[in-house]
Amino acid sequence: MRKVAMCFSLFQFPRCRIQTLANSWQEAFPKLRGRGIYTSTFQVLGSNNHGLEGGHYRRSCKKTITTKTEGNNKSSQSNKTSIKSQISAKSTGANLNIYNNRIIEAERTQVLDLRQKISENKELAKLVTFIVFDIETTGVRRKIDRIIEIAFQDLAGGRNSTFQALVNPECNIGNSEIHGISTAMVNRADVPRMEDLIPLLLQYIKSRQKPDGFVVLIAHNARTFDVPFLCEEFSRYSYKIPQDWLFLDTLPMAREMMKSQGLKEQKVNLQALRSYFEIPVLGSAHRALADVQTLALVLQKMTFNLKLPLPDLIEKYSFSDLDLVKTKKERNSR
DNA sequence: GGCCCTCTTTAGGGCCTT
Repeated sequence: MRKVAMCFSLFQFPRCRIQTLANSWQEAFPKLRGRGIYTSTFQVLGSNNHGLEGGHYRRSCKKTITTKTEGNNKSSQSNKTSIKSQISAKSTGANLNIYNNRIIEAERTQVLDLRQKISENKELAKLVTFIVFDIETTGVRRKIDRIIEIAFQDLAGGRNSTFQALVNPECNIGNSEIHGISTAMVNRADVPRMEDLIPLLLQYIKSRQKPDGFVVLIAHNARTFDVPFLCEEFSRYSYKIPQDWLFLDTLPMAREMMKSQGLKEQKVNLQALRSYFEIPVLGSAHRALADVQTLALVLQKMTFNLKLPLPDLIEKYSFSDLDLVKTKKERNSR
């Protein structure tokens, strides 16, 4: 019997739903079932009310130039409907671009509104789920290289607050010396591919989310590495980053903290920060879950040093995937 | 690749992620 090289766990759900989710997972991934991947140590401790809905997030822009609104934001939906009505059915390539740009702008405005609302109403920060994450990859070129390991940790803690999985990149790994993950470890039928994993990842994050709340995903160098990599993988398999996700980069936080303490020359990579805060080594460096656990502790120290309450943290350092798109466009137009 | 800093902005080097 093959074992899935993945640990996926959810919590806070009645045991009666356990079997339901396990069954749904098997139904959702017939390819995996055919390859014997769903069996054995795959650990599902519960479910929630959302079910396995990876397909719910699939973006169909390529075929229908429409996007799906997440949650119950009626204003965003009406914005898009309004925009849609302005576009002729005889759309040319040019106005298709205009349409897509307007969709992106409408979604981006919604994200800005979200951050502004939190800034104005500090109580909304209570609805945030903070999740630290990290990826290991076959290299640093997001268009070419692939994710081979991913880990998440909900900072609220509690039972089963982590998600960790190896990913089958379906290619050879040339940088095993960095993270210790070899081709033989992941390039095998019983390790899920990113395409298989995204629905589980979405389900895990949804399970940690508060009702009507949103998520802030935190990583070190998130803006230029982890988030673009994640977005690239989502896009590769026609998935959309949910609109109730924000991202937070701890790298500029670390630079600002060091600067404020007169240590401008101090290195701010994760291992240097671990040493600076005298955090003990947690597992193997450059393995996703170990780095996540380290960053969680570093973040705690940094927010204390910077005297940053959560709403200010979000307002100052968070961004959305759409911000990255706009930044790139602005840069290209210069 | 993007951000930050400086010997700067008409640029270049170093850092950060794997």
